[in-house]
Amino acid sequence: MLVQNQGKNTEALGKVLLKEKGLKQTQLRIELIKHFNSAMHAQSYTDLKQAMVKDVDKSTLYRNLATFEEVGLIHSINDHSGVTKYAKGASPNSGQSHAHFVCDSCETVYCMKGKSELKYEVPQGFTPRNVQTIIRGNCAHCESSR
Amino acid sequence: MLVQNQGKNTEALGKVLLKEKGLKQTQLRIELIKHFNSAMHAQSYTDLKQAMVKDVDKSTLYRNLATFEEVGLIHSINDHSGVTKYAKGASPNSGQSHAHFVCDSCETVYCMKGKSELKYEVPQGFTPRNVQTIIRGNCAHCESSR
DNA sequence: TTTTATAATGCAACTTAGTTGCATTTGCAA
DNA sequence: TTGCAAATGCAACTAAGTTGCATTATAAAA
Repeated sequence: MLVQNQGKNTEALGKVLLKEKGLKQTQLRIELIKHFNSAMHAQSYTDLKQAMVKDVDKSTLYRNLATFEEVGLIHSINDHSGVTKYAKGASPNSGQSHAHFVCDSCETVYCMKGKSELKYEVPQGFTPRNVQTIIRGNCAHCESSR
Repeated sequence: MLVQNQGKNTEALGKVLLKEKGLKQTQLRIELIKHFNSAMHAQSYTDLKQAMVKDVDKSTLYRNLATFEEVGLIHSINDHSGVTKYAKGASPNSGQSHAHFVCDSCETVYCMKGKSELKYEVPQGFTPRNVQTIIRGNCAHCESSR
C-alpha cells in the first residue's frame, strides 16, 4: 500500500521527467528523483541531505524541493513535528483527498495510497478546495517492536 | 459552526478552569483563556502576544501554551504555513475526527465543529489512533471580497 | 565543437519559530 | 505571614528555512 518504486532504470526515468518539466538535468536532481522513487516514506531535508552522495548546499536542496513541488514532482507534508517532509507525487488538488500516516513513535510519515473518503461540512460562505488528512498511530515497524 | 463563546463572565470561568487543572491563576493565564474563548479562529503566537494587554515574554507565552495543551485546555494545529496555531479545546484523541479549515488567501485557521466522517484504510500492521483533517479553501471573509 | 545565455549552485549572512538555563518573583497553602 | 514550588523574565541558543550575490554548469545556437 505504500509508495514504492524500485525500477531498474530510475536514472533515465528521472532525466525524462526533468525534461518534461523543462528543468535542467543536474546530478543532484537526478539523484533526488531516484531517491524519492525508492523512498518508503516521506523525507525531511535532513533525510535527503544525508542520502545524497555528494555534499549538497542547504539552499540548493531547499530550492530544488520548492521547484519540484511547483512542477508537481513531489508534495510536502506538515505533520506536528514542525519539520516539513517531502514525498513523490503532486499535491492533492481540487477536492482530491490525500492521506498521510504519521507514526507517533518514530515520527515517520507514510503516504497512503487509495483515496480516503471524507464527508465534511463547512460553514456558510466557506469554499473548500482540497482536503488533507493526517492519520496518527503506530506504523508497522514500531507496532511489531513493542 | 465556528468555535465561539462570548460569555459574560469568562474571567471567573477561566479561574475555575485553572483551578480544576491544578494551575496557578496568573493574570496572563486568565487573559489567555478569555481570549481563546472569544477567538473566532486559531491563534498564532504572534496573534496571542499582540492580544495580551501587558507585554508578555516569549518563553512564558510558549510555556503556557504547552501547559494548556498538556491539560487539554487548548490544542495546536500545524497547517502548511510553518507557524503553529492554537485553539480552545482538547486535542482529538482515540479515533475522534477533528477538522480545521485553513484559508488559502488569508491563512486563517478555523476549527470546524461537527464530526467529519472519514473512511480510510491503512496498510497491514499499521495501527491508526486519531485522524486530523485540514480543509483548504477560501473562508467566508475572503470569498465575499473577491 | 565552441560559444553563449540562462539556469543552477555554493557560500554567507539573515530571519523567524521555538527552546533552555537560570535568577527573580509571585501565587497560594500551611 | 511565611515558605516553597510554580511561574515569570531575560538572555542566549538551536534549527528550519530564506535571500542576495558571485561562480559554475547545462543546453541550445552558431
